[in-house]
Amino acid sequence: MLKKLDPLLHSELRLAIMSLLISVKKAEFTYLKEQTEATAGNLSVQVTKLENAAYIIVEKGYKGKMPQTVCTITEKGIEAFEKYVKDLKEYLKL
Amino acid sequence: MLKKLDPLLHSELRLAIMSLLISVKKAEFTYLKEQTEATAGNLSVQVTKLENAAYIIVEKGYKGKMPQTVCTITEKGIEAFEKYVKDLKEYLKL
DNA sequence: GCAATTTAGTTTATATTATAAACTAGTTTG
DNA sequence: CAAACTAGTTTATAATATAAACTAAATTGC
Repeated sequence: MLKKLDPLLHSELRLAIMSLLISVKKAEFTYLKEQTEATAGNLSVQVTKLENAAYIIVEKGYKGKMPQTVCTITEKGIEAFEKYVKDLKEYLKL
Repeated sequence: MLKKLDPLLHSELRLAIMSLLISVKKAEFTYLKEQTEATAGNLSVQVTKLENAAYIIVEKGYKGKMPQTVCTITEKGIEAFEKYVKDLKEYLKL
């Protein structure tokens, strides 16, 4: 009856990350940390999970001399997010 | 920035239970089990959590000679569900 | 110029949560 | 009356989320 919700997206922090990336497409790790108010450790773990699912691409570089991690949403990530929203609407009767 | 999602509702099975009860107000345990396709054990645990939060009322009686558990959504449960939907819309940009 | 603090993360350990398996108690059926 | 089924609950395990501890380099204050 009800569609199975993508467990990778049905997590508060990962959903917040993906939601931000749906808007901005690309964001720094530090920006995501500020916006989500998550701890760096938690964010790091969840970003890695999204990366492993190929929902986002994670690039490590430098901003001046400081390390900088940039996350970019992929086409697969966008599709997964859209499907999640669609599935969730069934639950919420939206 | 983003509102904290009610962790009691941000669970696939509990959300399904509440979604069903939003529609029908009152339902038998067995009906919920059929509709959600959950195992009885899992359903029992999640129903109890919703009951402890006073989101639903659980009444145990008999249907003929067989035990029958009936779940009814409370006003508090309805409000919590509506708030959850509202909060979630922020995440999903709905 | 070097100790203390800050930035930007990762790794690992712990707490929480979800799920399934095992169990109880009574019922129906061949 | 034994076997299988119904309607659940309790308990054990697996999965997940979160925080604490750590690494490594940069910046700041004295």
